[in-house]
This record gives sequence, C-alpha cells and structure tokens, in this order.
Amino acid sequence: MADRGRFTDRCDCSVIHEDVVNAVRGKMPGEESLYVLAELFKVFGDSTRIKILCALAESEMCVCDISVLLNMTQSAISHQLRVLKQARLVKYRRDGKVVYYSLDDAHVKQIFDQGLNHISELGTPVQEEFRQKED
Amino acid sequence: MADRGRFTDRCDCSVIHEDVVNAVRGKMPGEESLYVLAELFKVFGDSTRIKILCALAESEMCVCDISVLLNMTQSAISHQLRVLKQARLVKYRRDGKVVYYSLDDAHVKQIFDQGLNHISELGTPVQEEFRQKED
DNA sequence: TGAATACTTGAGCAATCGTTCATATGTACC
DNA sequence: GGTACATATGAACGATTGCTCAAGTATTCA
Repeated sequence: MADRGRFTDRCDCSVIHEDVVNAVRGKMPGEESLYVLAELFKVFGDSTRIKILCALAESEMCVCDISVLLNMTQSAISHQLRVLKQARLVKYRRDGKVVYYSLDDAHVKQIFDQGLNHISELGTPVQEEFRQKED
Repeated sequence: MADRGRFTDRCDCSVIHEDVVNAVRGKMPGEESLYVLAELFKVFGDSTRIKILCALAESEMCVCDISVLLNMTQSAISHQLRVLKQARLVKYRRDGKVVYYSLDDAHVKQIFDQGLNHISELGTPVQEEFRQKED
C-alpha cells in the first residue's frame, strides 16, 4: 500500500497501466496462500510422486508394492512418500512390519484428474512441446 | 508384462501383494501421460509463476505491469513467462512495443482454483507444516 | 537513420531436488 | 535375547531450477 502503482527499483520502465496493476493487486490472494499453493503443486510436479499418487488412487499399497510397481528402490519410494506425507496428500497405517499408504482425501484425486483432463484436451502437440524443451 | 509381479532387482523384498500390484499396473495411465502431467504441475509449482497466473486470471497484463506488481525484474518475469508460454498456460498478443499476456484457457484457472480450494480446506496446520519442512 | 522503450535471451551461479548408499528403526518370530 | 524382514533416514552426489547481469531483438517516433 506504500507506492500506489508507481514503478519501483526492480523495474526500469515507466508503468504502463497503473490502474490495472492496482486493481489486480487488490484482488490477489495473500502472499502466504500463493506460497502454500505453489508448494502443493511442487509436490505434484515430479513424475515419481505423480505415479505414486496415481497408484494409490487405485488401491492402498505398501512401500514394497510401490517400489516393485515403479521398479525403483524402496529407499527412493520411502523418501518420496515422506514428501507426500508432509504435504498431507497421503496417509498411512501400520500392520505389523508393513506400512500401507493411501490417498489422504478425495481432493488429491480431483486435482490429479483435473490435470489429466487438461493435458488430454491439449492433445499430443503439448507432449512434444514438453519433450522438445531441451532443443 | 514380462515379470508378472515378481520382484525385480530394484526391490530387495519378496512382493507382498502380487495381485494388487498387477491390478494397479493395469489401471495406470501410460508413462507418457504421467510424465507430461508432472511437467504441467511442475510449472504450477513455483510461487513466482503462481503469482503471474493468479494476476493474469484477473486481467491481461504486459510484462512491465507484472514486474511492477510482483516487484521483480522484467528479465525474471520474462523468463518465467517463457516457461508458462511453453506449457501453453498463457498466450500473448503484441501491440506496438508492448506485449500483453493472458491465460491461455479456462482450464488454467480451474486447476488453480482446485488447488486453492484444497489448501483452504486443510487450514493453517498445513501452512505451518510446509514452512517447518526445513527443521 | 538513431535514440528510446518494451521485451527477450544466453551465460553464470547459488540454491534446491531426487536419487543412491549406508545405516538406523520398528516389528515379528524363534 | 537374536535374527529376519519392512521401512525410514542422513549424507553425499549430480542434475535441475530461478535468479541476475549483460547482452540482444523488435517496435516507435523524431
């Protein structure tokens, strides 16, 4: 609320649309929420974790099952499950030596499906786009 | 379809639930889709990009406006806009020297809102969780 | 044409991330 | 107790990421 749209030291241009900037600034959620939101999506933003979430959307599974399914080390899976656990995306229950993981709530699958829905409607061009990023 | 649930070299345990692993394997989307999906969420997984998307959800804006709004370098914003452009999350139009960016389609805001909805229902504990990750 | 403005881009660098490896914890069974 | 098995965790490593800085391109206007 200090500088009302005037340009700051980070930007070397004279502000073009002061009114737009101020209007948008008023409607933005708090810095806090957006940071947390980014952290949430960051957790979804790894193919190993996506695969784990996708698997758990089908069935509760133990660590060993997941590592077999994804053909990865138990350790690697366990590390990722910890990230998912911290983000409250998965929960677990212990039964003897075995620990069973499952999705924490329905939201997780909703976000997941929304994403899948998005990429499916964009079709193959996007997939190529993503892969050609390295060119 | 090679080894039917038998444990591979990556996992040192004897598979606990061969049936579950096979059932889940059959229902998983292709490796391809899951990779693209992770790439999509990865783009959402940065607070600068989230802020940009959030701002563009309110109004079309030029690069300079965004850099003023977020108090960041034009260069930094431009770099991030390139990432968003590549992921087809934003589109742009040129008007003279000024380039205006806006959300590419409605899906973007949907995914965004779904995420916001998720974190808002979890309440503050999660936000603390995220911040205490460094402990 | 040349200066000014809006934006883009490439290189470089610190910080973060995902995996591996070795080790630790927890539980069951003898 | 001790061994076996399922999982967790800490350190270390290479790979990736997001920013800065110093160019570059594109457009306008004199």
